[in-house]
Amino acid sequence: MLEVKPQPEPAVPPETGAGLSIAEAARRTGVSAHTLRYYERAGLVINAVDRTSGGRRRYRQLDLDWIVICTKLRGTGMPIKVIRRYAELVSEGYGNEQERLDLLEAHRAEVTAQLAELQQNLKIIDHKIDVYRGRLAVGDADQLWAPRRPGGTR
Amino acid sequence: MLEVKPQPEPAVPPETGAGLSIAEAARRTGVSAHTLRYYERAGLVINAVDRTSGGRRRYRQLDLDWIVICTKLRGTGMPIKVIRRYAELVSEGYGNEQERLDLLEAHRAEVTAQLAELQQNLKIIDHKIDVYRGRLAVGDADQLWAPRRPGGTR
DNA sequence: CTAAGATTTAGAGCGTGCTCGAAGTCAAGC
DNA sequence: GCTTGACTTCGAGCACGCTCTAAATCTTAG
Repeated sequence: MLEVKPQPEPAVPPETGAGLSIAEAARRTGVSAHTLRYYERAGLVINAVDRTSGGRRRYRQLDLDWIVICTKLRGTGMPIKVIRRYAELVSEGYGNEQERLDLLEAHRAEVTAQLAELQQNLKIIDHKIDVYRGRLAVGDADQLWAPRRPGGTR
Repeated sequence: MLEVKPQPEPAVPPETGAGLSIAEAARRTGVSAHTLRYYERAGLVINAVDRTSGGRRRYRQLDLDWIVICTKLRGTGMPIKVIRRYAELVSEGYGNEQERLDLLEAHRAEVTAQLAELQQNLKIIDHKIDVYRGRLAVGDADQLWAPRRPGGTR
């Protein structure tokens, strides 16, 4: 992920002006204009963004909010297809709340698993870092216990 | 990640037998045989795995250990290329500990950032889950505050 | 010795998620 | 009206990390 920070701005007043250009929406959501269009094509954006008479997109605050939600889901590893499914559920309206909840809870479980794994792996990396720090501090006195091939601690 | 759990087994005694077949190594590391070969080709495995006279790979415990380290690095998002760089440093032997440490610390920073982001996004997901739970419990009384288009809470 | 199954190589193929490009359209300032 | 630059569509291209294939070779059980 390229981590372009969304630029916080005063919220777009509902029904004021005609909404934001795609460039502005990109700036505010941290998602490139290319990707905004891609998300739309991919079916992540259910409630069609308004258009000017000439066909240019005009984003409202609700559109931005939804896109930001999508980035959070993506940022936790939810695949595009699943986000699309969620978007479909949302756009279908009332009556499928249970299914939306199931979807989110399933995802939540994956995220917590991901977190746990990440934390565990981090521990191992930290341990390796400690080893290198110690070795550098001590001046390389502990190379002996990896006798097989050159290289020392792996 | 397909999360195939590595199968813990008594460590391969050093220099006993001739080492493990690739299938067995795959089972123990949780990495497919295909991927084990790919990792080798990609330069992640520096100390060449032993071969039988006929050319089959024979894995020793140290080989397995290294591969498992690679999976931990992968599991925290380190790209193949960076792991290869690390592997090169390790195989070069003594004298570049500082560089190895730098590499690991840079990665550590990325992992902690990743963790923080993941935790924050998880909070948002949890909040959404709470909303749906509440709504389901209450029987959909709170649809009103999303007046724009059908769909209610997004 | 033979048959069956595991392993080898190098290269091709694939799924995902963007990212870019081309050719045309629109909008705003002058 | 003209120019400039942002925006449009939609298909192609790309980076990554596997994953699979084919044809040959090795190993092992019987």
